[in-house]
Amino acid sequence: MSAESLELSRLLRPLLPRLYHLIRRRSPGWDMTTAQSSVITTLTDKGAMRMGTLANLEGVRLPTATSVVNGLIKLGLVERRADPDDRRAVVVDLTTQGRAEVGELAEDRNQYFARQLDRLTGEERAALEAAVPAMTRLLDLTTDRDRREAIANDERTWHSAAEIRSPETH
Amino acid sequence: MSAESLELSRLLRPLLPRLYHLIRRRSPGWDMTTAQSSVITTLTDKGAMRMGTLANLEGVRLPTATSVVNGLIKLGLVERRADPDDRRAVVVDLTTQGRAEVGELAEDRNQYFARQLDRLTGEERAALEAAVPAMTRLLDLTTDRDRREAIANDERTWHSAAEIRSPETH
DNA sequence: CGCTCATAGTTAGATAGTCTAACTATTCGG
DNA sequence: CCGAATAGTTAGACTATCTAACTATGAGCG
Repeated sequence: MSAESLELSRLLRPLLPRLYHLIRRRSPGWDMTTAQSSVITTLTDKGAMRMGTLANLEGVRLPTATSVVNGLIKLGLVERRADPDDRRAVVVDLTTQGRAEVGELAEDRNQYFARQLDRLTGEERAALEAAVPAMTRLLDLTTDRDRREAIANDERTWHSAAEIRSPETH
Repeated sequence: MSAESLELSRLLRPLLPRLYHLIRRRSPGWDMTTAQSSVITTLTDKGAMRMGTLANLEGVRLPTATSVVNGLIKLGLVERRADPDDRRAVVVDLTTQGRAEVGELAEDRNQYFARQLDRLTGEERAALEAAVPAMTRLLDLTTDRDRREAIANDERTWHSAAEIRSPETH
C-alpha cells in the first residue's frame, strides 16, 4: 500500500461517518430509514434483483436484506417475485407506487442537502464536484461483498467489474 | 438556493450513505459500532464535554447519547464525571485506556480504507484530497443541531460559528 | 427564603438494522 | 436418486434511535 493512500485515508476516513450523519438527520418529509433508502436507490439504479445480489450490493448479510425488504413491502414500495429460473430464489423489485414516490422524495432530500451546500463557497463546491467521479469509482470497486472477499482471498480470481456484475443487472 | 448547489446535491448526496457503508463494513479487528466510533472521535478531537454538547455534536437526542456512552463505559473507553459547575450535568471523557486504544485502532481502520484507496488512480486520489477541506467545512457548518435549528427557524438569529461554538469547547 | 418553572440527564418502551446460527426449500453433481 | 451446496427466511441477541415520562438541580421572583 502506498504512503499516499494511507495519508489520504487518515484525512478522509474520519469524515465519512460524519457526512453520513449530516444527511441522515431526517431530511424533511421522509419517513424511510437510511437502510431502506439505500435499498430503494439500488433498486432504482440497477433494477430488480435477487435477495442475495441486493445483500451483496448493500454490503449486508441476507437476513438483514430480508428485514429491510420486509419493511419496504409494508410501506408498499417494493414487492417480492419468484425467480422463474431458480425456485429457491426471490426477486425483489420496486412497485409502481414505489417508483412514483422515489422521484419526489429524492428531490426533497436533494434540496435539503443543497441548502447546506449553498453555504459553501463556489470553490468548495467545485472541489466536491471534482471528487464525485473518484467516489463513484471507489464505490464501484468495493461495494460487492463477494468480489471484495474474492480479492482478499486470492488476487488471481479477480475479473473485470463488468464480467462480475453482469449476472446482477439482468 | 442556487441551481449549482442543487445540481451538486443531486450528484453527491446519493453517494454519502454508500461511502459510509463502505467503511462501516467491519474494518478488521474493531469491535466498536459506528455510533461509538463517532463519539470516540469527537471526544478525541474536542476533549471532555457534557452529555448535551455531545448529543448536539453527534446530531442525536440525549437518550441516544446516554445509550452510546453506556456502551463505551462498558468497554472501559470513556467515563462519566460530575460537572463541578452544575450538578445536574455530567461530563464524559476518554479514559486512559480509551486514549491508548483509540490510536492503534484508528490506524488499523485507516489502513483498511487505504487499501481500497490504493486501487484508485493518483488523479482520483488527488481529487478526493482536494475535496477534504470543503467536506470539513460543510461539517463545521452543520453538525450542531441547535445551530441548525436556529437557522431553520430564523435566519437572523445566526451568528459566527466561533461565537456559537465557544460554549461547547470550554 | 420558598415556589414555580426551566434545564440536564436517565429510564422506559417502541421500532429498525445488524449479526450469527439454525431451519426450509431447491438445485446440482456424481 | 442421494448427498452436498445454495437461496432465503426465521429465531434470538444486541445496538441505535426516537418520544414521553421521570429525577435532580438551578434560577427567577415575590
